Amino acid sequence: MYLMAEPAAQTVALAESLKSLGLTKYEALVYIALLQASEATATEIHEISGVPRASVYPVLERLSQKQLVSVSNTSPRRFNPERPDDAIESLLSSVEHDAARAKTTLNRIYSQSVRRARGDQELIWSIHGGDHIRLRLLEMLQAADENVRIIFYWDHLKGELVERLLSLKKEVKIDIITDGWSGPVPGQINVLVKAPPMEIQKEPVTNWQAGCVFIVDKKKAMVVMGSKDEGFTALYSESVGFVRFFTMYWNFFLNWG
Amino acid sequence: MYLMAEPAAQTVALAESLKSLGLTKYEALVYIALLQASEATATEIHEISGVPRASVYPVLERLSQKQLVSVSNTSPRRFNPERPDDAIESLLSSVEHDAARAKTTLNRIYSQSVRRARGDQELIWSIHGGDHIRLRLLEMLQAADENVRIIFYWDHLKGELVERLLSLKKEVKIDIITDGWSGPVPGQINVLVKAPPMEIQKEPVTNWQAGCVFIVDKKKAMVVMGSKDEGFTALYSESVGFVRFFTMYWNFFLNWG
DNA sequence: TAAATGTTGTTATCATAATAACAACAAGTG
DNA sequence: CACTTGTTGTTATTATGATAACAACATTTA
Repeated sequence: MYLMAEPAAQTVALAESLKSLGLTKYEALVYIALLQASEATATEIHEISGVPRASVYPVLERLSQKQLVSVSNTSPRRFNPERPDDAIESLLSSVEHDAARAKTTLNRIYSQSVRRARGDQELIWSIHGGDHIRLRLLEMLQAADENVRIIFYWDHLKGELVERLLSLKKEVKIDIITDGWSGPVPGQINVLVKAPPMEIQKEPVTNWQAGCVFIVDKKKAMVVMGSKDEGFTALYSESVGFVRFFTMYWNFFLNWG
Repeated sequence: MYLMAEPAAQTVALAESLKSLGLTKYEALVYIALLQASEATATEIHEISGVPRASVYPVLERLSQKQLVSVSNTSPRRFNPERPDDAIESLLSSVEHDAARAKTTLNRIYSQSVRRARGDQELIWSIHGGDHIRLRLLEMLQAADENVRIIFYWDHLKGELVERLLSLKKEVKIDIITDGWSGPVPGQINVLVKAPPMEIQKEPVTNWQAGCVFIVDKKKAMVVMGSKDEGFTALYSESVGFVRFFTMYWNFFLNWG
């Protein structure tokens, strides 16, 4: 007749991590308990983990299937955990296996699908999340043929961006407007250091951390905005109007002050 | 007013794989549908995936959070999938991140726990699953100091086993009884080729694929049994009685016929 | 030894939360 | 207007979490 004893805060976070490896809350708690007391009986596990005694048995059975515990033949039965390194490795490799399978299948579906002809050209796409944006941005820059125009106010990502720019073909002309530049400027890149206009600077409410425009070959544009707190959002488009608008914006910046 | 159109068998299996990467069934189906028709509207996605139209919207919202799709600003909204490679990579790396965190925390718990003194010595442990067994077996052999005795009837695992045996210290004396040996016999290993006794051979019901005994330093023993159909089970113990029993068994095999 | 007590392992039952499925409706569009 | 889109709320359905009851057995105690 136990109530679920509240587990340590650390244990809760840990259980969350283990969930994404395919364990349930109970499976996580029982395994953790077993690490603290190897060769425990079901009752001992119940006392340590706070998992109801009756639930401990099926949970241990599942853990045994997943090869995270071994069982003694004694009575009462005792249980032993697989060592953490091996256990995690085993779970992870199972996920990785699934990931690999999924990847090939998805790629086949993707390549077989009829890619819409008009493509991205007329639409404006919203992209959420820093990583997602980073990926698409680098991808877009990679495809640059003639010139790249950048308004860059983003503390993060500077290094990686420059690296990518330097890897472009030599013909590509690069213009950057930004708030600061450390180190030498490569010949291929044209940097204009400029504080952002007051209108943007004195925005005290939202803690801006990014406000960027990228225009590639006068045909594609990507705009990044957002803060660390509220997350980043980007707009991407190949539409003529969109590109024209932000080219104007770029010119405005270029000639300002 | 659609009923859930039954998706292709392939799609179901795929959805299963994606589940272990943290997607729900609907998330998987919607993403798959989007790969087949990029830039689709919610309704198109609903028609392709079979997911109820009303459910499509929240699902797409979640996928957008997870950075698997981007959204157009048109009306009606259109959706675009992240490319499979990047999508899977993104999901997987999130799991791997959790795995790494869990591993360190679990290891700390494990190392802090009071390891029971009497250890494994008196108990007999059941170990389920081929991988689990493999791990523990190699581990046990690794620790060999003086001698190893093996009765080996297991098609699988032969290569890896021999490799491990060869990596042992030169003082360790190795005796193997098995049904066949290909290639030269290293000096340090003593191989006795022997067909298994009738009593075991003529077991027609259960399709035996493994029946092995491993005795290390006359102190630890592990017995592997089972078939591919029903899965493998191993017993491991350091108990005196257990080791004595299987040493007798080993001697019986050695002198038989 | 017989009765009382406690433990183990199993089963059945119930509760809760997440997901899936459906119906209805308001807003927008041509 | 007819139609589609996007939103909301409600109802299954499932997996998991949680509790209770019980038979089998071991241990204690009179």
